[in-house]
Amino acid sequence: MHTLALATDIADLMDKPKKKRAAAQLKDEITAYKRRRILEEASHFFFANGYEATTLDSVAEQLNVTKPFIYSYYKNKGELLYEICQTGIQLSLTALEEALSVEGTASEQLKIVVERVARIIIENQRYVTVYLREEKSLTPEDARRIRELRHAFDTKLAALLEKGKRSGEFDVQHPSRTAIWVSGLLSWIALWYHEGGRWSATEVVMDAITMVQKMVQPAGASHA
Amino acid sequence: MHTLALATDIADLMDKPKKKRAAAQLKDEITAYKRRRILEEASHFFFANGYEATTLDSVAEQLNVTKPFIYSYYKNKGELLYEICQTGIQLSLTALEEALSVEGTASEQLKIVVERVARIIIENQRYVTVYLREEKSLTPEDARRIRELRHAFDTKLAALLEKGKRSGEFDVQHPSRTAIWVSGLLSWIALWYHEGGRWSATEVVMDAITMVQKMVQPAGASHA
DNA sequence: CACAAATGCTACCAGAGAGTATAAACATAG
DNA sequence: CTATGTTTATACTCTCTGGTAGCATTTGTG
Repeated sequence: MHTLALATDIADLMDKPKKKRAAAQLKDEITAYKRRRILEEASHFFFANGYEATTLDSVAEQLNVTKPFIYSYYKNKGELLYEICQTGIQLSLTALEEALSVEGTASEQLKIVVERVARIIIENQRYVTVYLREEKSLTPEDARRIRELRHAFDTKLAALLEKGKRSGEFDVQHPSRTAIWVSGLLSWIALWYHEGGRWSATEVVMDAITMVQKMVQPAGASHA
Repeated sequence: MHTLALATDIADLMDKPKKKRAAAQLKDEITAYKRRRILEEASHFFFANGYEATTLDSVAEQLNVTKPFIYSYYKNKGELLYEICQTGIQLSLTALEEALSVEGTASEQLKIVVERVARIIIENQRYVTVYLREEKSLTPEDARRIRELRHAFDTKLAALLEKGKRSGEFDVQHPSRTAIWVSGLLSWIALWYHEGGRWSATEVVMDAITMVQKMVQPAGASHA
């Protein structure tokens, strides 16, 4: 299917001259770029009109190419959807993991987590929204893989809440359930935020931080 | 279009014998029932597979009727979607208004609001979820009407938060923005709750109450 | 029972869009 | 400049489904 990727493998196996391998690598990069561009435009349409209502002809037209062009980079429409959903949740998960790697108290970490994840969600709203809306259109296998990523997100968040609970910083009676409310609040941003709308991205991010802090705040505490 | 409804009007105008009017009324009720049943089954499919992916043939089959049967009660597929979305938001709005009519302090009212709306959302999950996911599939005119209902919901909720702010019960720096977070938290229930899942409806409702109370709680307060 | 009105179904159409076979255009190498 | 492989477009097919025209059936009425 992916002739270019195959060519690279063969070049590696045969230990061809460096020039050829370099050329193959460049081609791979170009292929990757084309795939990204297709995905980007597709995500615009999926976001605006929904997955089923979007035609690949319209995506192709937007890119000034034709439908068979898309089919030479993705095996079918469903693969496009999967990659978009995957991007949406993976970006959030990566942002969470990076934020968690910053040393600090549970409160400090939580603040960084919410700030970074909220920013990522706003910046990648199309991908996140499509993921939240179109899960039902994924194949069962794809849906399962996406759910695993989502579960990893909720689990890591729950661990942070658990940590804050043990240290006495947070008042949460059930960390894994609270984690779902927090991740829901973050997801909600994608469904509700509108660029150029009544409130700026920064206001929304700051609000999210405040809301989450209050949700886990022990009774009788004031927050910095 | 709606011959039965028309018949009623004519009967009224002509002041026909009571028997006839009663018969016409019964027919209207039957028509209304059929419409409800169609809507109910359609909402199952829209919820499970999405609006675009659902065929009216499959809805008809589920009801043991045929597609033209559906078309004699709804003028097209879009009207079905509109009624489902409308039901989803209208039920929530009505629940909110009824809860607000209960006398009490802002805190007491807010608790009742969250409890009742959360229950309604869980009970009518299909309608609410379809509304949240398929807004983009509505005609512009239908979408506008739905947005108005949503806006009414957020506005009334904001008014309650404003009241609690003035009385000193709530610590919210921007009531109308906070209202959106609260209504988002409630909406999230529809997208996330799963009947027979890990947590019961009652647990979810109680959690929602706790979360909202914390979100508006003044620093230094403990809740009953 | 006969007639009329309401109700539902059979059978169809037209359009759309996912996916593809095949050929043209282009680049690369010798 | 020719040969070879790669990339993209043209031009389809085939299925599916929203919507409808017209026929059949049931129901109520005198």
